[in-house]
Amino acid sequence: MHNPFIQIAGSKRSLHVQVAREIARKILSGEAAQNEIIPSEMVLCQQFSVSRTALREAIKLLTSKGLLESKPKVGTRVKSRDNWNFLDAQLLDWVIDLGDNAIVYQEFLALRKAIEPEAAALAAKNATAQQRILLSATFQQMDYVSKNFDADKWMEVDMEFHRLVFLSTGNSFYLPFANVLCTMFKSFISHSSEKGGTCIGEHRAIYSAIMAGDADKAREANATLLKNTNHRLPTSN
Amino acid sequence: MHNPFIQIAGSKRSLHVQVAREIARKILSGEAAQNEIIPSEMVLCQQFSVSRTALREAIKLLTSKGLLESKPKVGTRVKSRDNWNFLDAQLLDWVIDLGDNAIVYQEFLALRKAIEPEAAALAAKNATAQQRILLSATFQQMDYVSKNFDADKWMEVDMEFHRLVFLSTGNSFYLPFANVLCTMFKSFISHSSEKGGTCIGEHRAIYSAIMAGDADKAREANATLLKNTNHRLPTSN
DNA sequence: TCAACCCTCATTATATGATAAATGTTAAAC
DNA sequence: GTTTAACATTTATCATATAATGAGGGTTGA
Repeated sequence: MHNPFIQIAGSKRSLHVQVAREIARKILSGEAAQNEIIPSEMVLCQQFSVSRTALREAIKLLTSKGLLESKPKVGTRVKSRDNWNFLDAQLLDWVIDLGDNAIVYQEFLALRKAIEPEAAALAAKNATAQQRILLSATFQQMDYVSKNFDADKWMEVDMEFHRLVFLSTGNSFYLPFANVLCTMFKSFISHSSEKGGTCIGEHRAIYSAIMAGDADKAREANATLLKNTNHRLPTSN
Repeated sequence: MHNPFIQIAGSKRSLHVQVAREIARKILSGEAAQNEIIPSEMVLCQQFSVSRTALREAIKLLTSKGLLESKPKVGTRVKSRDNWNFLDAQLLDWVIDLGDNAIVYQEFLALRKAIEPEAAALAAKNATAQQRILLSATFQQMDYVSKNFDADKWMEVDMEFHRLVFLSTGNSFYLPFANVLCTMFKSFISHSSEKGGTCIGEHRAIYSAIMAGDADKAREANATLLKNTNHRLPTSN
C-alpha cells in the first residue's frame, strides 16, 4: 500500500516523520495557509499512501511543535505562526531545508547575541567540576585545530565548545539552545562562522573567564566574539 | 477497556495527552531515570488501560519534546535531560505541575533578564504598525488597571504586554518565548510578579521607547524593570 | 420573527488485531 | 576466536470498527 517513492524522497527515517516533515514543509513554506483547515485524515492518507496510524502520529508530532491543532468534526487547523516553536531543533531543521536561510541565519545571530553572553556568565558561576573538565578538553582541541587548521574539524569543536557553555549554565531554560545551536552549525557546514578564521583568541578569553569563575569577563568575552561574527551565508544549499 | 479513573484524574483533555502527561511526570520527577528503558508498549497499555493507538500517540508527543526515543527491539528510552525542550509551553506546564517551582521561577527570571531587554530593543526597531496599535491598546489597559487595581486583571495585561513585545521583535526565534512567558504567568496567578505593585512607570518607559523606535532606551527600560522584579514565590501550589 | 432545542452527520478519537521491519541475542560454523 | 546465520522481541505500520464530538441545519413554540 505504501508508495515507495516517498520513502526514497524522505530518506531513511520512520514513515510518520517523513509525513510530518512533508506536512511541515507545506506549512512553513506557506503553501498551507495559517488558520486553514487541512484535508481530512482519509484524504491525507490517500495523498501520502500511508495508514491512518502513520498519518495521525505525524499530526501528533506537528501538534506538539505548535504547527497544528485537531478537533473532532472541525478538522485539523494550521496554527498561526506565533505558536510555532522555532526553538525546537527538529522544526528548525525543517525550516533550514526550505532554503531561504539568509534571514534565519541573521535572526539566529540576533538571538545568540542576547543569550550567549549571559550563558557564558552563568557557566562561569555554575559549571560543575565535570563540565569544566569537558570544557577544558574541548578548548584544547580547539587550540590544536586552530594551529593545524581543518574547516570541518573547527566547525565541530567550535560547536561543541558553545554547546558545552549552554549545558554548563545550570539553567534548564538554556539547555534547548544547545541543540538549536548544533542544528544551526551543522546546517552551515563548510561555512566558517567567524571572521578571520578561528577566532581562537576570543574563544580563549571566554574559556579562561569561565574557568576562573569570572562571570562578567565571560559575558564580555562572548559578546566580543559575537561582535566579530560575520554575517556571510553559506554558498551551498 | 479504558479506566475512567484516569479520565477523572487527568481532567478533560484527550486520552493520549493525559497518558503523555503522566509519563512526562514520571520522567521529569526522576521516577523514570534518564537513559532508562521504559516498559514495552503492551505493558504500558495495560498499566494505563488504554489502547496501543493512544499510548503510541502519547509516546510520539513526548519524543517530539525530546523526552523519549524509540527503537525496534531495543524499546523506548528516556533521553538525557540535555534533550528536554524546556522552551516548550506544554512541557513547561508539566514541569510546573510538579511543584518545586522556586528553582523554575528563578531560572526563568535569569532567562528573561538575558532575552527580554533585547526583545524590547528589537521590537522598538521592528514592530509593525498593527503591532504598535496592539501595544498601545494594551498599555492603555495597563494604565487603567494600575489606577483601578485588580490583581488578576493586572496579571493579564502585564502578560499580554510582554507577550506583545516578543511578538513584535520580527524575529522567529523570539516567538516561542511569548508562549513560555504566558505559561509562566498563568501558573503564578495571584502572585504579583513585580515589586511594589504594578511598576507602571517602568512599563511606560518600555512602551514609550518602543513606540519612539528607540532600541537602546527600550532595552535599558526593560532591564530596569527586571532588576526591580522580585523573587518572591507563589504561596499556593 | 426569532430564540431555544434537538437531530443529523462529517470528522477526529480510541480500540483491536494482524503483519512487517528492525535489531540485539544466541547459536552454529569455520 | 571470529564470523555468520537463525531466532526472538520490540517497535512500526496497516486495516477496520466503534465511540465521541460539535458545527450546522431543521423544528418547534411563543
